[in-house]
Amino acid sequence: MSTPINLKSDLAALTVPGGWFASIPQALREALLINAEIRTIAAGQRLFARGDAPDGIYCVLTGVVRVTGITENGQEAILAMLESPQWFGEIALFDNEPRTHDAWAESDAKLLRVSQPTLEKMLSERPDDWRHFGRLLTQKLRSVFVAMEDIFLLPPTARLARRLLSMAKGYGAWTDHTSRVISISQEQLGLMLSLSRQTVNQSLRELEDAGSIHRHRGSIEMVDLRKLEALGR
Amino acid sequence: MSTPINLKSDLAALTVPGGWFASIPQALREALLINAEIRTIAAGQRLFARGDAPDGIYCVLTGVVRVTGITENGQEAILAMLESPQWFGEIALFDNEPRTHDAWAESDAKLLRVSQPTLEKMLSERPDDWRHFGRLLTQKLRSVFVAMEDIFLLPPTARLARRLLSMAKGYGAWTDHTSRVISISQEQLGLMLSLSRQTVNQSLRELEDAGSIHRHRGSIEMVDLRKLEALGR
DNA sequence: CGCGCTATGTCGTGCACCCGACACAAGACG
DNA sequence: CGTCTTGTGTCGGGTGCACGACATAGCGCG
Repeated sequence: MSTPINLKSDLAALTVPGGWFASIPQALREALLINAEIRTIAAGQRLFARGDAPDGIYCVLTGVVRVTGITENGQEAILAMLESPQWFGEIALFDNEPRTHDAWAESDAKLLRVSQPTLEKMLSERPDDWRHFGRLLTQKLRSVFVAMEDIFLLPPTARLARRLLSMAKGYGAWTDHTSRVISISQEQLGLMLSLSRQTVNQSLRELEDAGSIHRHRGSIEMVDLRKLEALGR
Repeated sequence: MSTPINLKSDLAALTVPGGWFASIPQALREALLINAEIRTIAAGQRLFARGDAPDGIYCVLTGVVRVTGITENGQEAILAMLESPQWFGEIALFDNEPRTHDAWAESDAKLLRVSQPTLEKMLSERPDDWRHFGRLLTQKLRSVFVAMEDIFLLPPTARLARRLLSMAKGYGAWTDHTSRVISISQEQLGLMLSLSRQTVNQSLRELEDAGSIHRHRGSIEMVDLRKLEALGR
């Protein structure tokens, strides 16, 4: 594999309009980049595990990072699939408590990492920046609240539709073509939504029959976002 | 009605060991108290609604505040019942976005409130304090993660047991007697756990048969926390 | 004391979803 | 070109839980 390394374009892609990185002050952007180290990780490797001591924050440059919950009983729950300009791992920055989730490289991936001590130093010099990292937290909190309510009061098909939508929006990098493709298996979708693979299959069929998506092997193609949105209720 | 007002003891109760307020610097504690206004609210009144513009952060002094989600389809989901020294409403402090939930006075309640502009001013003078408010966020984020996983992979009875436990621990104010009472109806428990009232009823019976709780009209009495903990799996 | 409201107990019925099973298709790899 | 692996389609059985219905008990209030 070995994703071709093209640092300059990777970094440029960080500053997606509407993204967190684009929303922070220029000085903080520079400080983060200066103090970051590049970390590559092979598909299937674990970046960190639940219970690990904090080791800084990360940003996905290329590839996909899968964030998962309990495997205690053999169960697995996928919290999120992180891509391109997503920053994560900032909870521990604030409270120095152990990591809440496992993070795995779903594919070969290239990441930025800024270590905990470095961040502490940066923030002691410019403590106003705490607020911006706090805004990372509120983004996650808000999206988790939405996810919880979906689980509580939406049937499987609607949950699926909304999840696909939010994943499609997450790929904010390319807004040029309307028909986006999400690489994910039905099994994984099930783990994200707490549904069986079979139920996901049926629901996807419904969405396809309604003309909002196309199903492919290992991926979903978004065809009509508006229809999908309507099916999310 | 009309909770007797005894400000001195109310404020003293704020500094519960292990609580957030006890964990912040003395200076911040004082600043918050100096800048806070007392707000009383009658049972059944709404403090703020989803979508409202941010109006500062709150702390429950007496009474109970119920935080709820969607009522869109007539559905209601209870996110939390907040009591004694709980601070809330800090998400909007960071991002100035609309409130994510409704907040209702479950009983007559007395609250502290610190307005948004006041907080901004405090924080511009002592920006290091941002971190402490951020720790409020991480506490919530971590507990929401736990709640989500419970929903994903635990059967009703175990979910109920864990929820009762976490509510019991929340009442950290009184650690003197082992047998605590939680005032909540079975219907409300159902709304918190996304279970029907009937299922809650059955599960409570199981917990009682196991000797971990006693059921009363409108309240649950915790008898054996260890047993309850065991049933949470 | 009696009325009414609200919380609780309890029974069916029904169905949505889980789960096991198996067959098929698409790539990967030799 | 065959074999293996991984993802997908689909059926049928079992069941956990929602939901409606109704009975009963606690409690306020006139």
